[in-house]
Amino acid sequence: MPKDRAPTRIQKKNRAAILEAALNVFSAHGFRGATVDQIATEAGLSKPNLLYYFPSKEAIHTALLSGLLEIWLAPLHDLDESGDPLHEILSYIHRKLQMSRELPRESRLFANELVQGAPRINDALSNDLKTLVDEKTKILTHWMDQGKIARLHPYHLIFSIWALTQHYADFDVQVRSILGDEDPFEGADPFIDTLYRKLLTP
Amino acid sequence: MPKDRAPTRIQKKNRAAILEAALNVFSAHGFRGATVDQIATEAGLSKPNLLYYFPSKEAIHTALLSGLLEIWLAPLHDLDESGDPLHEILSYIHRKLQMSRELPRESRLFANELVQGAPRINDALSNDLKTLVDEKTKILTHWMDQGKIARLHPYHLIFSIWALTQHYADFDVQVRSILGDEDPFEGADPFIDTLYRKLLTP
DNA sequence: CGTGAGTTTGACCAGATGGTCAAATCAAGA
DNA sequence: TCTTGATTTGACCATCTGGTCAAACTCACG
Repeated sequence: MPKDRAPTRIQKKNRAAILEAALNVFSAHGFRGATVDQIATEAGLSKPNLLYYFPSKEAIHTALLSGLLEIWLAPLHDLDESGDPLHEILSYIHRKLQMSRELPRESRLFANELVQGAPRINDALSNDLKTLVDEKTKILTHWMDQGKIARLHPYHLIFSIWALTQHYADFDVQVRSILGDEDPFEGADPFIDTLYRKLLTP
Repeated sequence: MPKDRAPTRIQKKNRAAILEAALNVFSAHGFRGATVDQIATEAGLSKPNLLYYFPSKEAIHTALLSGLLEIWLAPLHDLDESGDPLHEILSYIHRKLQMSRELPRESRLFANELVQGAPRINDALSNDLKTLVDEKTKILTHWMDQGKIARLHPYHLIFSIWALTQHYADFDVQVRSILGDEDPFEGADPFIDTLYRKLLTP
């Protein structure tokens, strides 16, 4: 394992390569389905060399998840109480859908974890995520109280946004096997936009 | 492997026990994460004994999936052109949500497959599923043409139903870590009902 | 009963996999 | 250039895992 000093040029490069490769492999095969050898090969390293940078398979996975959780939650973080309610929510939805389009591996990485009961990120869910969601549902409820948007169960409103947007990344195979050549997001964007405009109009 | 005659009492019992155990294990850990030993133990059999009934791990998985696909698609199958459009669609949605509640393992079994690119059921997707969906979207489009329901992209309408209902089974941990003690389906049912009533009203 | 088919299992195997280690190689500053 | 720490690797290990097999056991039926 590299010493605890400032990372060298080589360390930076290799750590980044490992995390990039790990994202590919973990998102495609899940934790158990991924092999250290596969990650090492994809990162252009030998297995022992990879294990020189991370002490274990688990450590790579943890580093990857915790590094990405922030990115993943950023759009919700940005939901602004002082903005226009409908615009704020639609912006959030739009960003989430864009993330499904541009970061499908990240979406599937989390999906893999969650479907299997999130054995390695339960803490983050119950703490960071719950706190953030509680904070933002308060804003939503406030908007509903003011009659700015339709009254709905705020938690389920958020779940619906997650479900509808991430579906296109997580179940990409299914979506594409039905749509054929049509770009899923071409139709998804206006559909979801219409849906939430109708739903949120008081 | 048992002979090709009519199954004995013991064969029936053990085959059923194996499939039940396999559903538990595969849905919780994915194909790669499941072990034959674990399935055997959960079914109350030794590993060689299990492999006396199914020739391989893969065979168990295949048997399970193909057996459940029919059940899984039944609600969509029942969508009836001659019924009242809004009622037919809402019934479908309600049944799907109920399946998430009562058959979460089945939902996660498919979710695990799909998230990882459906390496073992790609055929079924491109054939059976696509055919069924094409058939039913035709009905939806017809209803839209008649002005009975709002005009929407029919494929994305179906995707949205899948996403919203299966979310509660597939990402159960996440939903519960946010809702706490509250029963997810208690709030989900009216929320989704409201959503589609608003969305589908022309 | 007795017998043959159906069922079960302990012992075993080969390959995969996560991880270790000492030795070899490389890179950068004195 | 030389030295020292950083980096890389081949060889190796223990464990897990899917699967096999021959022998033992059980059951249903004549």
